[in-house]
Amino acid sequence: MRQLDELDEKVLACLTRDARATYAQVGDVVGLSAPAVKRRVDRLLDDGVIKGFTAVIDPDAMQWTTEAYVQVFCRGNISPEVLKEAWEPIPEVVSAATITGQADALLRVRAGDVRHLERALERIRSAGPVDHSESIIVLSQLIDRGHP
Amino acid sequence: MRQLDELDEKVLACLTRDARATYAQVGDVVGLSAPAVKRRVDRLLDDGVIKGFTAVIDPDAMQWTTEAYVQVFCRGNISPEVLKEAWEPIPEVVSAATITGQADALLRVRAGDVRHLERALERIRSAGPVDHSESIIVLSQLIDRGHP
DNA sequence: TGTGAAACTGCAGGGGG
DNA sequence: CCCCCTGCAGTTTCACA
Repeated sequence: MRQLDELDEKVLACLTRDARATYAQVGDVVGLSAPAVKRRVDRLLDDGVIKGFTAVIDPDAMQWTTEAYVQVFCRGNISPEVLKEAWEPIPEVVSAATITGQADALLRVRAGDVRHLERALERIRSAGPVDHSESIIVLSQLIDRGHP
Repeated sequence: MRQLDELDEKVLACLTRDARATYAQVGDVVGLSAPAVKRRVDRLLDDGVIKGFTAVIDPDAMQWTTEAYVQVFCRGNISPEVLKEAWEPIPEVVSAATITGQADALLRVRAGDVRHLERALERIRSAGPVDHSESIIVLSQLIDRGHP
């Protein structure tokens, strides 16, 4: 993987702050011309440094107000790839990671209500070799940054 | 807060998938003209449904490869606002939420290495009325969506 | 729908390996 | 000596009233 220079960092900072900024605006900040910025962005995209651009949605507006962290305990030794394949198609799964400790994985799940959450949990359990799971309901979301 | 119709949902889905899509591209998918899409996006922006647009960066490229979930146990009864104020200034804190269960809050922390993580944990503990904390290290990040 | 501005491609110049 | 990166001008497309 290529190493990022200082200009790349600045470009990333600009696009993280506003992904819909024009190349000219970015170039104005970092001190480059618009085509030069586009070249770098394209290269960052090709190299996979930038995985994409997305809109930050207010969860309350989507009325996906019920959120939970789910500790998953699996049967046997499972590869991370299998779990990723199993849970990737489930839209309620916001994030998933294998972890240290007693549980095998920790999932963050967002749903419309408790009933919706229950159905999502059922899908999560049936999608992979899950033994059992423990859910922790989120009371209030304090901080939620994309990737600072 | 206004209720979103089906077209709004589609527009949000498009922009979530690619925040740099042109209005014409979005309109092509949802079956609207470009100006119509712009009007909806502007309204969604004004209503706070869309909080902004951001680039999704590969964490490995940023070399923030060490990640942990931290359960925080506090002294006494603490308001969510106090915790938010305490941890908001710490850049290593990606997300924070108050939760059900024995712990009071669950934080997601990203750092450059274990030493960096240790310093971040020290900041987290000293920033608020924290009794003690339990860290769960992430082995591999499987899924990480912004807000689907 | 029209005007202005933005994005995208080819070409020439310059600095570093 | 070669290659990569930058800046400039062409056309085409898009944004905004």
